[in-house]
Amino acid sequence: MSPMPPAPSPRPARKRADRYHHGDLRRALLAEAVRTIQKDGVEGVTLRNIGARLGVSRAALYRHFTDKSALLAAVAAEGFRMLRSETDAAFRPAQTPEGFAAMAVAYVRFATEHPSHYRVMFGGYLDRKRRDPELESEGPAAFQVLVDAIVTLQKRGEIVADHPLHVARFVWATVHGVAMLAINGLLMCADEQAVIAVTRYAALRLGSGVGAHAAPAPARDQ
Amino acid sequence: MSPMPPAPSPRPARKRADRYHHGDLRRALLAEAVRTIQKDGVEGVTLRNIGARLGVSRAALYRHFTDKSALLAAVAAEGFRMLRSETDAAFRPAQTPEGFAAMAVAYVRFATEHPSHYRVMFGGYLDRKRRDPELESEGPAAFQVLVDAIVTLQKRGEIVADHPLHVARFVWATVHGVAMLAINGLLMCADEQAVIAVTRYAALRLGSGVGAHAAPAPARDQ
DNA sequence: ACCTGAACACCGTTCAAGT
DNA sequence: ACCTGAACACCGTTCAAGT
Repeated sequence: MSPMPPAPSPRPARKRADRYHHGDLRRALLAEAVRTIQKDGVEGVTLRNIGARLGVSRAALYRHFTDKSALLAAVAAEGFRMLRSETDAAFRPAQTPEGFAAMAVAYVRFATEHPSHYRVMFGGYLDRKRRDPELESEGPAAFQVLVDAIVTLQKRGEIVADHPLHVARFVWATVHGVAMLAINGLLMCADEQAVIAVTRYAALRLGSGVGAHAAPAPARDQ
Repeated sequence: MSPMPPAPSPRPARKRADRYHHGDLRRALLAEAVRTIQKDGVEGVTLRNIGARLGVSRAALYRHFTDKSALLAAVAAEGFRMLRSETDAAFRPAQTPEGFAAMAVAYVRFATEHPSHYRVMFGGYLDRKRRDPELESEGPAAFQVLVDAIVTLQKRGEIVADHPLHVARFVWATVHGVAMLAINGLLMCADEQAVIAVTRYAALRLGSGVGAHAAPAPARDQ
């Protein structure tokens, strides 16, 4: 039930106190990467830095990840799992327009509470050509939560009957825009509470934009 | 009238064929930086790369910019001037809700046609602490075009009477979200024409979201 | 099976020196 | 006034070698 599945190969914890530094260096590298981004930004993540902080050499990472960008991809994949879990938890109980607004708030809240993850997920640090399989399934899965919510509300006649994918892209763009501007400090908001206020206003206007009373899009805009 | 003001110190072109490589190395560095981002991304911009392409040493930049990030800040400032010019040109003629939609399309079109500039402007490459004066005036100036358009439409009763700054942040977040997702290839759009279609749908839904018929926000969401 | 240490080809920045 | 060349402290990655 936890959004974080166990490590792919759950080696048993090391049985005797050998000289190797970690029982699960892979997990430690991942956690240290997130910590470092929080402190120094993504550019602060260097193999030397995180290696030193964990007491291993700068080359130790290559036993657990193919390279540095695979480490970042793992951070992003973890982020997509968390994001999916939190947006789903916000909408699932009520499955109403109010739940939809709650999902929007949950989305932005995830970004502001986990800016390190969000920046790696959407900051352009990932090679889209790399085709990391974990990332290619987790990203669309997170988006699917939004599409599903829209389809559910459409069935109940509580949202405009445009193509669900179009509605989803529009709503996603808005919450993504608020999230990105917020964590880059461009929203001129004093604190996270102010960001939530902006998000709730955005959710309100999304509601009047895609609510059931809105006129369906003409064919050319479908 | 051009969005690009002349170089700060318009030295006359070099009079005799001396051994120094450029009459206006500053401008050449800026143009080469943009070209390089287009080809290899921001991480492809290295002083060695662009120096070599211009036939100067890697340290030559320091005669014209305080450091590398000042070069990127200049790219961003140029981008904000172009963005302001193009969004203003889209709204100013009609000053109607249709003109507002045209401004949204112009915004996204700028991002997709100048992804190098847009990425530097909003990709998190700029030190916000650096307080580049050119950037600190050009950025807000571009945002002001949006606020002004909203105030104009509110005066004519063609847009909801919420606080203009709140409406502006909401609209900005949406077009910024579309722009960012588009240039990062996350919108699953085949070509730029498809991106424009997504943008026109978003503009339509922004219209039904903030149109004059929309109920004003309750006080707590102001 | 997991990690190290040295080597390699990069990077931004500084600075004395050149013209 | 403008630029170079060498030096410095970094960076990711590879690979033979260690245990």
